[in-house]
Amino acid sequence: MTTMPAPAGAADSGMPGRPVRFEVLRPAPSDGSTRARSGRLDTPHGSVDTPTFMPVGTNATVKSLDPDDLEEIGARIILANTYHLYLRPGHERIARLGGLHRFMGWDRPILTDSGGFQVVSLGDLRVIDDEGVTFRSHLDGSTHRFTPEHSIGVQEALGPDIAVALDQPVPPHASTRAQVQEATERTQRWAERSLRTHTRADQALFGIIQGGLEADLRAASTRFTAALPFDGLCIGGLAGDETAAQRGEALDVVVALLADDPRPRYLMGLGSPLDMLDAVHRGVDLFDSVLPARVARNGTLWVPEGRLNLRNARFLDDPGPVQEGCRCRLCRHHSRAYLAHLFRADELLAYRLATCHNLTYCLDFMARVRQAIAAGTLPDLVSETSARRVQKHPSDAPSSDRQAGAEGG
RNA sequence: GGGUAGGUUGAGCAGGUGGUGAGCUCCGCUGACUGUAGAUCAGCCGUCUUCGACUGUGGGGGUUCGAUUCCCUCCCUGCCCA
Repeated sequence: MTTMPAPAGAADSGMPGRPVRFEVLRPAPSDGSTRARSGRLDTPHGSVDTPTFMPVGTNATVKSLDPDDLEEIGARIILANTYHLYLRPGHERIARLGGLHRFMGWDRPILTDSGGFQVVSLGDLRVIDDEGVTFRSHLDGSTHRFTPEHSIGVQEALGPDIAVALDQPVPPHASTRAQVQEATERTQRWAERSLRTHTRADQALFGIIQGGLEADLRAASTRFTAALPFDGLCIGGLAGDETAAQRGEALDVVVALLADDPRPRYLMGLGSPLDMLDAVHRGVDLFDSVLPARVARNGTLWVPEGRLNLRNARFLDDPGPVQEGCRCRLCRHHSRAYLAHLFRADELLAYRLATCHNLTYCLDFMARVRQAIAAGTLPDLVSETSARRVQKHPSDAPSSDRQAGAEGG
């Protein structure tokens, strides 16, 4: 809450001269009822209230939306991808064209992912060693080399407010402990190299904590990364195929060690509202995910009661809005029947309207989370929504920690 | 009226010139998706008692051990001629 006076004990990342400052406006309460906190991230392109969610615009666009749409849904910071923009249109071209903000027409904060996630997502198209990663381009098969230094160089050319050090994520259930350890330690060495390389004064640099689901490796990675002069700390390697319980344990290991650390904590890749609520409760400040936008394009709309698949026949005659009372342009102007028609007709407007709705849902949900933190009622919100989830999906209870759903907004 | 090409599961097709037609693409139905190789992908899509079985190649009849195929007849559609 930007209008709130900072209570006693408010912390500031406080590194003078740093381009991005994070101020904790409402620290986690000392009674231990929650580790949730709220704050404000100040960047060269404006400030962001936290906790918040960053829509993902991999190719310098949040798919199907333009900057006016983003402004309308309430996005305050978005994510773009170093690897994709390096391949196309090229970071040097973007630099010549005035940098990423001007290039895409977005004046607010931008964070770029380092390309580390592509180490995982591009699977068999890559070879990794201590020096860096060799990728085969998913566009034309050409070979490219990404080192920590190169990733920093590309991000300095792109010019986001926040750059991220190259890392090696590990998918927990596809990796042995030895593989997790190797990737985690490599990520740590790369973190140091990234910091040594980074020079751009108007750009922050975040480092990434790995460690998979191994508590000791997670802890070691947290200690190591937190000891480095990063402007913020990312928590990587989660939001994958782990259960909510496993993710919660890993988060608790990390946040316990960061309890007195004034820097923002960013859980990479998480985007389901209930997942985010749980993570906020455990002390996370920032999130990003393709999930709300992707599922929207595929016909799934999030509403407080759960999720609606607008491709289902039952919506063809439904004159009501997707969500009663929702402020998004879809719900203000159009019926479920209309959106169902647009999806069936493969009309482009379907993707835009559905994406507007799900991102509005996410961002409004996070605004509500911030209000609950300010009011000291976040633990109530957590128990209320988790109770409702179990009640609504009794048969799913054993696996409900995997089924994120969208209830609770 | 004559000629000709056809009639295959909602649509469009493939195949099949005497030896077990449920194969494809749409459409349709359902599900999945978490630092975007994703406006994508997966399953289903004749009936039933669904790990199997049955029915089904315009209708009827004939020949045959056996017919989608050969014969007769009727119906329907496109095109050409009158």
